Amino acid sequence: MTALKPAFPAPGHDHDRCTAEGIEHAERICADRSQNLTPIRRQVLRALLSSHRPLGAYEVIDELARVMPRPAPITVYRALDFLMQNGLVHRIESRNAFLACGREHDDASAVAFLICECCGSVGEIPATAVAQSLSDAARQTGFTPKLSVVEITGVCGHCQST
Amino acid sequence: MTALKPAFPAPGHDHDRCTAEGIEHAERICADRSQNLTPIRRQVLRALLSSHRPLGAYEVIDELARVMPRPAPITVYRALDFLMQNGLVHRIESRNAFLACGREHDDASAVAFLICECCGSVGEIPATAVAQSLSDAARQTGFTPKLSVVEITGVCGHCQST
DNA sequence: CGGAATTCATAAGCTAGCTTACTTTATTCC
DNA sequence: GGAATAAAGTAAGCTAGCTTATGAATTCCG
Repeated sequence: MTALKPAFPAPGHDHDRCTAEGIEHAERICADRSQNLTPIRRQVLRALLSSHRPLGAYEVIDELARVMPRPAPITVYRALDFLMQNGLVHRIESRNAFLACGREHDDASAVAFLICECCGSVGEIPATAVAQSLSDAARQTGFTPKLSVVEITGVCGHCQST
Repeated sequence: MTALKPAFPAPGHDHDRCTAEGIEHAERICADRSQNLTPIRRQVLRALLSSHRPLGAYEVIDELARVMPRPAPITVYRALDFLMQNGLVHRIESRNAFLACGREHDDASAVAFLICECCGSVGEIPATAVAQSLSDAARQTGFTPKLSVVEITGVCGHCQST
């Protein structure tokens, strides 16, 4: 097996640890921006982090329901909005779902999502160059790009070797 | 104004004509494949062609309702499936909507969609090179890509000059 | 203290995307 | 003619994504 770039979480990795790190990271970001990472927002983020795959809003609700009184949809949507605004969560358009953001890339850089149709997990790869060339091509048609959605479905390395 | 690549339909173009061409094209494709372009399928395609923007399934139903007894959802979903299978219609994932396929590109080539958030129209640009480089990057992580979704929202040339 | 802003709870509802299940109607082809 | 296939009609329903509206709790801050 060749060395793989670590876009995907290894199957046996320490889940709790990386969840905890995600939360810590969020704390820092919010502190920096003097934003309020409230318990609910933290719970929603935790649910996304510990699943390591995109969750629909109702899946998030189901997760939260396991550790607290079942929240109303509006509650998690508000939390998700907050998390997205602060770059802690991505929306996966092709799934109407939400994914805790990998922390390897900085805010501005474009990302492409690799969605494994086998295990459902999602990797992120930097797509800055690609986004640039797409953006250039788009501009040549007179189009001014704002938001790019680059989502690739396929089969991840872990599932292939199984 | 600089010359623009014709990714978007010009605002004042002959709508009926390009719709008719789209239908003709579909007839040919279906004939070649000995597929059956039935009246309903044709109507659905016509609705998409003449709107020049992605329509949700229910919008298609509304369109059809203007020229025939209102079809049930299942009816248009069946027609849409057929049209997609024959490469006549794209699905815009980020919108849960459907778009009559531009006929400039061949089947295999990848396409990026430019979605104007102002007028709602959609342009297509070839994204073969981009898709290739994305695909390569993905493979380096051990991921085997199958289907790429590249959808860019922004503002089209026509809306900008207004 | 008192007003403003933030955050969340509660309740209710809408819509649209999509499906299941079953029947009816051509059409084809032997 | 009669079986087999393809296409469409009919009916019903589910779910999940997302919103509107309103009021309570908390905190901030002057």
